[in-house]
Amino acid sequence: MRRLADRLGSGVMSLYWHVDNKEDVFDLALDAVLEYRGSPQTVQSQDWRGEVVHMLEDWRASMLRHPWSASLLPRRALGPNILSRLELLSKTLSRAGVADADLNVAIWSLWNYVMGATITRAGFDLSDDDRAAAQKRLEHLSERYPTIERCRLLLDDDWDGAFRKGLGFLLDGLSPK
Amino acid sequence: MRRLADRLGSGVMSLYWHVDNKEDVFDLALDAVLEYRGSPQTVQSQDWRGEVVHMLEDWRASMLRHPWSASLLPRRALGPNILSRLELLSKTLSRAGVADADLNVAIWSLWNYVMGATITRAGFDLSDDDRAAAQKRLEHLSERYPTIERCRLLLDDDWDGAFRKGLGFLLDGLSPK
DNA sequence: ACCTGAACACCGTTCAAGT
DNA sequence: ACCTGAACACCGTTCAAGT
Repeated sequence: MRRLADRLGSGVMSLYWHVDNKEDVFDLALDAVLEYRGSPQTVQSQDWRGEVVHMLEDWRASMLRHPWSASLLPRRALGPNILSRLELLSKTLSRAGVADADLNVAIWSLWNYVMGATITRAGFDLSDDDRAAAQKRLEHLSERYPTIERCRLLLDDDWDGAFRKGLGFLLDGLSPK
Repeated sequence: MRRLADRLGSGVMSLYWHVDNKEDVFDLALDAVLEYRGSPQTVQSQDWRGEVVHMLEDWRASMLRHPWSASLLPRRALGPNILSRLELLSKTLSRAGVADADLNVAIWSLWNYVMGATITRAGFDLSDDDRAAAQKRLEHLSERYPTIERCRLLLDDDWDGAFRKGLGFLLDGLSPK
């Protein structure tokens, strides 16, 4: 709060006229990051899968543009921008043929996937030093975690590719039969 | 730190002999929650899917037993217990026939799903008051978010069922063809 | 309607010192 | 090897007051 007031060139307590408390600021900041500037009323495309992938990649990218936003996720803030994104996602899936009975599960699954991926990616944005340290620690542990070591799980840094590929698998599972 | 020292009946600064700083305490606490007491060297079961589901449900349940632990997730802490769980998961998937080239993506996908679900579930542990407020706000917004409203996305509280069902879909997608 | 400074209760951590 | 209190720099927020 004090830092924020400084940045705005106002007194600290002036903030409290516009905002309830620190939590409130966080909620507003998180939702602000998630404003969606996608094609709003896109033509009735046949490619629902492509649309979903695009929406969710944008979701993740928006948050990674402000890595602090990932640390704000463990709160139940459902601002208007988050709700809009959920609504758009619901509508797309529904139009794609997902039954209403499966819709909630589908939405939450995709949400979980995106949130987990974003938090993980933001947390593992290692400096080179950290990376070197991780590498060393891993070598030392290769006999205890052989499978992880063999696949170089912790050294694989194609985050974007992994996100896209995993999302593809999830959509495979969710696709209406 | 001050609170923790009080609880332990020691001086505040005594903690700093055993621990570097507050972050260190958080890392240790998170990993402590994740100690795995599963069947360690289970018989070579044929049911790899059941094994994975069991492991991941236990992962989520362990964290939900201490809801504060979910808020510690946005950090890159890979303690020995987390690594053990990842190793066990890798081994199971590998034995199930997932190719090495797909293994990392599979692991991270499941990780993302579990982490997202846990954080979300912990954050939405609403009191009845909150729930009532959410309901009211939602009614008010039903014309702006019709699809969400229709499926009662925010009122559905079968979290455990949704977790299991969504995990099933993800595993469908990940299953080796 | 909007802003403010003083004050309060609370942090994590450094340091220099104890046993 | 292990513990300690005093002190520092920093928080978020209440309150009573200003314009």
